Amino acid sequence: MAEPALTISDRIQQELDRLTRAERQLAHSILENYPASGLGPLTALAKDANVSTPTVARMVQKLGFKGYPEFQNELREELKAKAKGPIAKHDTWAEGAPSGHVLNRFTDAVIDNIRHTLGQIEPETFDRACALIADTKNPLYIVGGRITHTMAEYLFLHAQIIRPRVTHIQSTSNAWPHYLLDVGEGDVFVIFDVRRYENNTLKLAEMAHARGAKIILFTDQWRSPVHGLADICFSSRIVAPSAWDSAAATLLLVESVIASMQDINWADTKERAERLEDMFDQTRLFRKFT
Amino acid sequence: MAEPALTISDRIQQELDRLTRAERQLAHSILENYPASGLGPLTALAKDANVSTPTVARMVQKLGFKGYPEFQNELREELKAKAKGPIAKHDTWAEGAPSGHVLNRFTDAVIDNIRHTLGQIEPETFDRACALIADTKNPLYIVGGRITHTMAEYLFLHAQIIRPRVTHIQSTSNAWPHYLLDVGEGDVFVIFDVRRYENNTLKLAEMAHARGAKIILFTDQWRSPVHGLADICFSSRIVAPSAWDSAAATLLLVESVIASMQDINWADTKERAERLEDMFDQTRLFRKFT
DNA sequence: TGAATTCTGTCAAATTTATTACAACGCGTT
DNA sequence: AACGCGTTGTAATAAATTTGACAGAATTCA
Repeated sequence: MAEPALTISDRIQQELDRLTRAERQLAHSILENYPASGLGPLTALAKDANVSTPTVARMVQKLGFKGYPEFQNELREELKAKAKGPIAKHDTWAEGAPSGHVLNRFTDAVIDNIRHTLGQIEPETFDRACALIADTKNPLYIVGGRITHTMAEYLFLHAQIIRPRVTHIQSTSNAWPHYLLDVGEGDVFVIFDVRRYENNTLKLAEMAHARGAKIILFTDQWRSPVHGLADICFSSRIVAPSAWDSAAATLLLVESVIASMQDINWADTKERAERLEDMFDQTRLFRKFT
Repeated sequence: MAEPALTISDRIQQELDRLTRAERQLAHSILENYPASGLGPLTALAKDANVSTPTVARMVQKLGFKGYPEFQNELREELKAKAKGPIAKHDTWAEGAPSGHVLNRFTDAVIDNIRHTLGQIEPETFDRACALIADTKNPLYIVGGRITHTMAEYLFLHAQIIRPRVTHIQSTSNAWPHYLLDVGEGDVFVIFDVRRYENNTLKLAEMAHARGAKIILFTDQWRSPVHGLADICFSSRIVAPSAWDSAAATLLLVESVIASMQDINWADTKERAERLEDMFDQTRLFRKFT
């Protein structure tokens, strides 16, 4: 199918002169709130424009569609494309690679995941989560599973610099019950659990919940069973053109949380980070600048 | 008419827990291209989501609408309202958050990083790297530093499923010299080293290089000193509105590499993944399918 | 394991929606 | 003023969509 570069709106405006009185009346009504009105039933559109139903049918045929349903179909396609946003436009990301190349396909998917993920997050919820995580009054536990362990650790490594009293628990280890000994009312758990939800993680969450801990969950669009116990739940899209899932959107969230934590605790963070630098200097772990 | 402050999208997400399997499947399909898919005929929507038409009818009633047409009506109203509002630009990612919100600022930065990173990659180089990494003739070593250790592990966890003879080395551990004992001509090293380049990592790279190993380096835009020894070097942009860097673009590359490896070794991978599944089943580590 | 409950799909009826046929109307021309 | 042409609306028909009833499947709980 040869996709016309012109939107329906364009086409209507182009034809405007060739249209008859009633049709023009209708055309203006369609453009009035485009594309919403065109997506309703033909009958409603006709009434809105004060023309008869056959007028509508005739006009869409004049515009080159087989019938009203086909017209609507194209409107919906247009809407779908628009929703993808200017970013996801058939841009090829890695220049010089065919658009079917893994890199381009994967990047498309990731951008799409990010868009969906962010679209579903309420900023207030996000801020609330960050405040909880940043609050040094409560001990913070970070929990990851087999794969998500990496995300958990990423968060842990940074959280550790920003605030004291952070613990990283790997739910696949069988040592985790020990960590729960000291957990009490008001402790905060950040739990990662995505597809192939892990029984261990669920059990851990249940116990933490039972002890009165607050749970912040990072999961996927299908939601880990832990979400029933969670106070706050973030679900990222993870679909990818691969046998495995993509953690990119989750990572983006985690990094945003880190940035936000740092803002909240800036005074502390700065001082802690400097102390850390000093210690690194003493261990000669890193290269001197440049 | 009492306009509900909640969009249908919100409502669906809110109800998500109370919905049944088929309904959730449907809900996700609606959210997938929202609102376009919800504006088509019920029949098409059902087919898209792989559920029966009555399931659709039932769900919209569960959401509080008298019937599908009423549901569509509200979707159109929503669309109309949105079109009226300040130009429907996609410059805010988390809708409802001011564009200065961390989430939006961070996401902007990450998308930008991705674009820059991908723009600098030559597909041939990428393919060559994947071929090397996927080639089971050579042992594969994956090396990460203090923070990048997480990226390394992410790659390792997947590579381990796709092919045999993969080793994960943490350069910050002092046990790494042991791993180098068996390294010889043709072995492949994937090394992660980003800002605050680590001396250990450089030393490790030097030794591996001296023994004739091939080095594939993932670094940042300023390039780790290891790049002088590397056969292939990928540099990701890592700037973020935060005191720390963003690993998102790097993760994207890593995931693309995984996807590509999997394509190259598909026959093997499939069989290995199945064996892994079996073992998981036996350990009852994961929940049975939803 | 088996019974009860809930969920889900097939099918058919009912309703709505789109299309066609045709008659009436307006408008310009002779 | 009357004819002819193109336009428009009414009404009937045809097609599709939506909804409801029922039975089979899946799940839960004892």
